[in-house]
Amino acid sequence: MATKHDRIAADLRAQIEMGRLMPGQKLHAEDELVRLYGVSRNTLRQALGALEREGLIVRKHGTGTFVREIRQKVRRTTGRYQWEKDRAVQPREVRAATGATERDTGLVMSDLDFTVAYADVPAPDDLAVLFQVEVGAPLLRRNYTTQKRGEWAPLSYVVSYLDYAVASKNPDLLQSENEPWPGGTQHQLLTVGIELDRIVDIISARPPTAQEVDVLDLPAGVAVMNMRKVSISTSNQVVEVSDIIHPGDRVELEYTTALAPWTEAARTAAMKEGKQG
Amino acid sequence: MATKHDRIAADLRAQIEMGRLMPGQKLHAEDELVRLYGVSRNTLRQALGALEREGLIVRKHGTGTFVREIRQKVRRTTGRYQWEKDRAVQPREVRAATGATERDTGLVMSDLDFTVAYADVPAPDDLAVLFQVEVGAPLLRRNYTTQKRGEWAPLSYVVSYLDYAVASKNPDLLQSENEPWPGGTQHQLLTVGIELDRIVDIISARPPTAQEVDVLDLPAGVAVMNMRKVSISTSNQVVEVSDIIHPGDRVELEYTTALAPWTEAARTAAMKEGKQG
DNA sequence: GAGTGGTCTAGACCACTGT
DNA sequence: CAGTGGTCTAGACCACTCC
Repeated sequence: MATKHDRIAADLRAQIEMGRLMPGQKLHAEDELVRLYGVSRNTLRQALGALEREGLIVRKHGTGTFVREIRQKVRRTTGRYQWEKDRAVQPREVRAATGATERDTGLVMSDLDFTVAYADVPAPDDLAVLFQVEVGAPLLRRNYTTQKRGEWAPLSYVVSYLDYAVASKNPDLLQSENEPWPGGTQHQLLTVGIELDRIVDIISARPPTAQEVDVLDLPAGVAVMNMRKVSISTSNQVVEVSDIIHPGDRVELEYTTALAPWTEAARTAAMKEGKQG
Repeated sequence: MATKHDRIAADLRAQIEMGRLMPGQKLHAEDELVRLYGVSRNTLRQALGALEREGLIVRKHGTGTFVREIRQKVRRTTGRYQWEKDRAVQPREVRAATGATERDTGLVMSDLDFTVAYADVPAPDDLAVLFQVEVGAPLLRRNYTTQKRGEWAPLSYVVSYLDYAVASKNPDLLQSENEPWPGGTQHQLLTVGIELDRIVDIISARPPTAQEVDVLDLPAGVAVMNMRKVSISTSNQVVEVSDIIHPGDRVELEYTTALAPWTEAARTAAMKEGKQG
């Protein structure tokens, strides 16, 4: 713990946390820091690497090293899904007015850039099981990114899958030109007669892949939350699966679990048992 | 992308993924790999560092470098909270039979080691707001770790806070010797007349702090999920706040959101609008 | 072209682990 | 003690950005 690179990292970390180095501010060049700390370049770079993985600094090749700026934060709440379902049966002008990302971020639509790409892909094992189709059966894959205008990094990266056989009942759903679709996926599903009963989110965290670092412009070593969202229809069929990558440092997920009340009888019986565990 | 360390990392990564190198197996010593790949030690170590941060290998000082073994996986589901609430009003022998961790992992109690530490702490700003007490008012802080017997690393690290004024209504709640308490926190709250109405989880991901790396024995660069769990009583008071650290690579969180049905009127009106977005 | 971070070398010594 | 990974040096050249 008393290695040179640890002490250099601790020194710079302290300067950032105490506001001596402000967000966006450029650090001295590496050669200069080498001179200031009296260490070799490798040792200095070991310290900077640690700070970069902690998300405190950003290094830009050919430009310099900067204290990292806080980016747009997003809170994604449970209520989002019911809100989307309610919106799907609203008149077109209401649906067109605002999307779910705006709801989460508080930004308006003109602040947001939206990109989409559609493709037909054969179902891999895990998705074939969920959709109850054969492995290799066609799925409609849709890649989405949403980002704040002027910010380089998307707020999230989404890959959504629909059963091609289901989606093709409405040919409009096969055309990426129709995006962003007013009312979103739940309205798209409504046009082929599907209503959602529930949505299951499965979440884990991991270091990003090289591709995700690229697309989401993640500082090296920052974590991502990996969400698989499975939408299930009122006839108990999986109708959409989305894999969503959230940058871990700028997204918070909020889930509220309502609990059924105790019966009065159970409660009083339990209380009578006494105060000890 | 065609740097030497990238190619070395890609080569070793492929060997691990193809099973040519098995979990637990020792890699060649660094000096040997330096000879095999014909690069300098720094370059080789840059490649190994990348693999370590991806969670593929573990390096042990003085011993060697090993392909990482898969550890016990945990899935924590929404149903857990209702299950805990139901269990809290069961007779003592039922409550004592099994804990929530066993439910998540499928392990039995004798497989698990449990440690706990209690302390009185003054409320910091954020907790004072939640509990609606003054900053500095006493809280009962409880630190928990649960780990699989024989495994070094805990499955999770939990810090739970109760309002001291509330908890002290039952002096048994102030003694860590009474842990593990049959029926858990929800039964503890029942003994002071509190029933939970709902639980709110807020989740984000980040690189672990140095302390968390130590306590959870995290491989370098693996992410943690940071969960703040807020329990709210039927009288709409925050009665418990827990900060839970989950190793991102071995824990999955599952949340199911049930959606209210559309009214038949809303549904048919929306369908009439046509198939276009 | 000047300035910056990214890669790489060839060597040295230290700290930890197990026999 | 031998074998291993951790730290560190002094220097070189390359790749990218911006003026």
